[in-house]
Amino acid sequence: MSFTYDYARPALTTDCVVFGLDEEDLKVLLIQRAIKPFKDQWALPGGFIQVGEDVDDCARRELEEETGLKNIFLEQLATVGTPKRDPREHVVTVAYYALVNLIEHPPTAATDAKHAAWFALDDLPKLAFDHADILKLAHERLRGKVRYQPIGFELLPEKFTLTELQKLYELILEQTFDKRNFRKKVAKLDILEETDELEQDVARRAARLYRFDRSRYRVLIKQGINFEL
Amino acid sequence: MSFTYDYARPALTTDCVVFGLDEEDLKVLLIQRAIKPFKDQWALPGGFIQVGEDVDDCARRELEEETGLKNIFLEQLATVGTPKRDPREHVVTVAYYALVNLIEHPPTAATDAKHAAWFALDDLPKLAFDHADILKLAHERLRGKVRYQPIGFELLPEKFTLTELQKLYELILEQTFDKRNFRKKVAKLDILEETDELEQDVARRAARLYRFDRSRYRVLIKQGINFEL
DNA sequence: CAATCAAAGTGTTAAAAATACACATTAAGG
DNA sequence: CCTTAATGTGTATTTTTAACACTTTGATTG
Repeated sequence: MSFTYDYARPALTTDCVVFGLDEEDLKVLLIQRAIKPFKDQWALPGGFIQVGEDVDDCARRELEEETGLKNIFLEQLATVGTPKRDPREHVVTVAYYALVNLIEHPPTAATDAKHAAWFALDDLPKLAFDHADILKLAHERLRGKVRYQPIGFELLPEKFTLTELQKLYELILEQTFDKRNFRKKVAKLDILEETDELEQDVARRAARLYRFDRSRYRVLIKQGINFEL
Repeated sequence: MSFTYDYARPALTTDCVVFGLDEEDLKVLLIQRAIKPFKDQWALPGGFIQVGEDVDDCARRELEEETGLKNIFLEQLATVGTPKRDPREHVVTVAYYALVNLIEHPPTAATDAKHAAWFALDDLPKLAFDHADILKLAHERLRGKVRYQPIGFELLPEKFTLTELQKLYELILEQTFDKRNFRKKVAKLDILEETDELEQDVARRAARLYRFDRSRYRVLIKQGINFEL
């Protein structure tokens, strides 16, 4: 079966930069390509958009097919359509970025049909196509956005300590914060709910666990109060 | 002549939300559609991407073809690919927004082959397709971005008064500023060059004209100083 | 079970930035 | 020369940000 049009059309794909966080690093989920071009090279998960499929849905579908991840934070990044970016033909890709917490999505769980693995941002393999550019763009977007939208919580488990939260910001923004000032700021935002639970299995004083209060955040946004860290 | 592919492909277009500013309003440039669907309705300028053409280039080309505008500030906004947004078939559009100064691009100059006209944002006609949604998205992006990137200057002529600059921010952000505080802030940014010229033909004390110093801005950005108004 | 270790948790002071606020000056027009 | 309309300018107060160090807690070890 084939499809015929009056005018030539570029092919359309989605690609997704999935960020995850572990103790030391910000990481990206890559898959090893099973087919040409760039066979066996590492690449962003993604694939062709189907006719009748919403672009966002395509990104989610491809992500699940290739990495097993679903129901995660996903946001459009940019559309790249440089004619020569794919050696086969003109392929326009809609790039997304996603945030997951590595604890609930460990490296092994993702290694499904295709070979998938997490890489630290400062230790990346050579990437297929222009995926290195897209990844860089995604990293810049993450850095920019994390300051004024509470997307960082997507990288943490549901309950987390304030120290974990601080480390997250320090990793993404590549700067350190004063512990007391950081906590004061976070407290003033008034979007964290203090649980009555403590960290488990740590060989020192256990820290209190907090939870991001989504509904509280929505209320504050409606009131015109804007999140900024 | 026709083109055949193994898999069905959505069509790909670009659309552009062009903002302009006059004394009282923020305005948008629309064109009246000459063909079906939505014949005679107002719509965003835009059109189909050609194979081998960069997506950004397509937006610029269509904009010039339909409105005569060229060499203007243009930035990608988002890609919209809801299957039913075009009644003919699945059309994915890459939306852009552009900023021009209305003084140098008056309403009449744009009325080329197709019918084009500027509309105040609070007095829009019914728009074709989902263009009203795209326009709203562009307006939000403009509001968000104008605070921390000096894109507002794109809406002004090369030389402008501080009062004009203040009015611009007040119109876009829909709030008022104190004249003295506004000027203090602008002065501290240190990205305006004071010219030795004054406003012409005003029936009152003429205000001094300023110019946005692009190279100075680039230097400051490189030094990590970030613009914020 | 006392000592050690590692990180949790907590306030104050000084500096900088944001805000509130009003009047004299200038130039054109009648 | 008087009126009009908008330009241009400074200070005091409040709020926000930044700098800075020690006690508490609880598990581990000898």
